[in-house]
Amino acid sequence: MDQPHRIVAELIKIAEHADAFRHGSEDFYGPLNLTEVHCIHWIGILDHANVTKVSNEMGMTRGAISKICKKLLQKQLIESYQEPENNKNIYFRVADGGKDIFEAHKVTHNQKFGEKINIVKKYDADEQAVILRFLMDINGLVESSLEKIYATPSDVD
Amino acid sequence: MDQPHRIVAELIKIAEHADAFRHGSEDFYGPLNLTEVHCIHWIGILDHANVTKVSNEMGMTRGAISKICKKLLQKQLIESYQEPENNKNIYFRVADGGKDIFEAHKVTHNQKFGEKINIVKKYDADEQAVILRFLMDINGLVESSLEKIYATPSDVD
DNA sequence: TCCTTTTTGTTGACAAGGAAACAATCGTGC
DNA sequence: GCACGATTGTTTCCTTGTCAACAAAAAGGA
Repeated sequence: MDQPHRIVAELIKIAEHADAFRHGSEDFYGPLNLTEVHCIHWIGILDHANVTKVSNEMGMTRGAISKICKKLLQKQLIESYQEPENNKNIYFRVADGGKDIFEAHKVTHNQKFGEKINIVKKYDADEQAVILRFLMDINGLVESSLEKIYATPSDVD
Repeated sequence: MDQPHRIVAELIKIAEHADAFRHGSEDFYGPLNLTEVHCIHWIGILDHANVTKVSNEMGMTRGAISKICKKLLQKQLIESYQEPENNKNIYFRVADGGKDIFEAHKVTHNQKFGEKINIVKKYDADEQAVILRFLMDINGLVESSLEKIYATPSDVD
């Protein structure tokens, strides 16, 4: 296998293990799964987090997030509140019972992020420039694929 | 955002769109979804394909593949056969009704693969070497995460 | 041979998440 | 003010896939 093929093979390998790459072995919080932990994460990060905002951040439907938040509310890991000027929107914040999870997740998340940064820093500036250019090229390809998926039939030739 | 952070951001972006990266906008075969098409793919590729082999290739459980093959059999896109010396194992091959799908998928798959190779070939040998080394570093990190996941006792309740 | 362990494929119960329909509320235009 | 489209959150139905239990056959081992 020549170098270009090996590179593509490595890329495919990363994509195959995308979940592991994004989240590593982070997160074993007893009965909570990864999605629920990330939901807590975004509720803790966002100002005035609501179902719609969290669903956008997590790339999931409002229906899915609504169900998850319902569970987290029942477990008292988050709590909801409203503002007097708006009687429709429902906001969430991390409740006392969920603070430990939020903090623990933040620690492991930052640690995982640091590991990735450390790998990158082993390369000098010129090498990093090559890597960055390459990754942007690859993402360009991915984005053009996404456009095709979301394009209306009339746009496709 | 400095260069290392931009690189990690691009990597995360690839991981977020891992499905699009792996399969692009390939595959709109009417009532068949991507998984079913890939199942046909592997049944066509593998010699004496059976539920176990296909499940290994696709990283899914035997139960899932068994159900998919059941559907594909009903639609007469694949057909099953056995060998006289073994009365337990059930093998599959692509049936006439599935040959078009298999071939069409092969074409788009090869095209997608070619696009990736072409991106890589825009870089000279030295640059490719840097890229390959970097990707292998990243995959090393991913693999160590996987080991941790599978080494963790899941006796949490 | 006979008995045990492994492998293979199937099934049912279950959970996660999407799609779409829905009600309630908001906000803008008039 | 009022009407109407847009947003928001929820729920129901459906699909997908995992897990665990299972039966049948195979593969070894004494």
